[in-house]
Amino acid sequence: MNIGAAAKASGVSAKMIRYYEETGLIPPAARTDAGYRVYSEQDVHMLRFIRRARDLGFSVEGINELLGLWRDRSRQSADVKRLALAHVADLRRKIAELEEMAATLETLASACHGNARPDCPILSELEAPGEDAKRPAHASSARGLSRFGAA
Amino acid sequence: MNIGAAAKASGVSAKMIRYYEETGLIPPAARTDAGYRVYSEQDVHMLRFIRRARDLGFSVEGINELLGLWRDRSRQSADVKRLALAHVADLRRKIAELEEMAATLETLASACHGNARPDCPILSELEAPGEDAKRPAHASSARGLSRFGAA
DNA sequence: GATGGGGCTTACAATCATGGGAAGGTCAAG
DNA sequence: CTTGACCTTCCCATGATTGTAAGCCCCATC
Repeated sequence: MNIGAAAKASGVSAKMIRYYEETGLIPPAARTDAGYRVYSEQDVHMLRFIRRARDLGFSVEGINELLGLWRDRSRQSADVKRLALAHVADLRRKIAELEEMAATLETLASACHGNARPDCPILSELEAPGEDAKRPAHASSARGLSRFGAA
Repeated sequence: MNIGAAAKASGVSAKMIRYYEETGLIPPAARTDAGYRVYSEQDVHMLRFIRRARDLGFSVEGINELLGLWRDRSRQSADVKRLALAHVADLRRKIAELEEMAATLETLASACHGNARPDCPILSELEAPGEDAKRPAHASSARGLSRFGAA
């Protein structure tokens, strides 16, 4: 099977299959005399595994660990579970951050008239966090907000 | 005020301030004879605005729109509100995707014994989605999963 | 006035996962 | 043998951010 067929069968793009090979996530594929990569059903199986893990939000690094356990016949299910639950915790942390953003914005938006006039508590809050929109506002204290890569 | 001081005062790194300038998010700063960028309190104000919007998860593109409205004295609060709520919708969509991942993984993990034996429904599911862990499993039908950049 | 340390400048690379495209070789059908 | 679909490698771009490196500037201290 060529890379295109493997891609279609696994749901992983040919581009990404080459990338995974290059970065060592998967072993180098066998080649034809012409240099074409050749994939077996087993390989497609592995690619589907990867695809599914990606769908569950695992990073390539995390998938690497999962693949290691997958291939390890003497693995302990406790290790798999630990990996999975650590990822769940990551997801929940990210969710909480996004949720906090959404809630903050929603609160601000609900206080915004949303009409033709320019005054808007959303902009006021962005200007001077925590201050009341009514007062002039000339904040300056240094803050230390959480920060995170904006998902 | 030099870029370092502006960075400290606004919470935006000097690196990012230059980047924002380069990409046109903020206008080019004034310069000293030696070429040092100079910032006013007004500039710091704007940088803080940007920082705060980033904290709320707005992309640079979204911040650009917010800044436009912020500077526009004749803006309509309805436009600001629309922008904010659209972003909230984005956040909620992302949250729902992450939540689904977390829930799926949690369900799988709860079915995993987490002991010293190798059998684990998490790996089974990654191998052959939807199939029961007990049966051999030799899936092959092409599926069309949702896919998204893994947040 | 020289020197040193810290801040500033630009430019370039790396990150992470992915897509896009060019230039060129290969394969199978007609 | 030609055509078109496929494959190869290599490079570029994304988005936001950080890191590094070479070189200049400013100020304080000796």
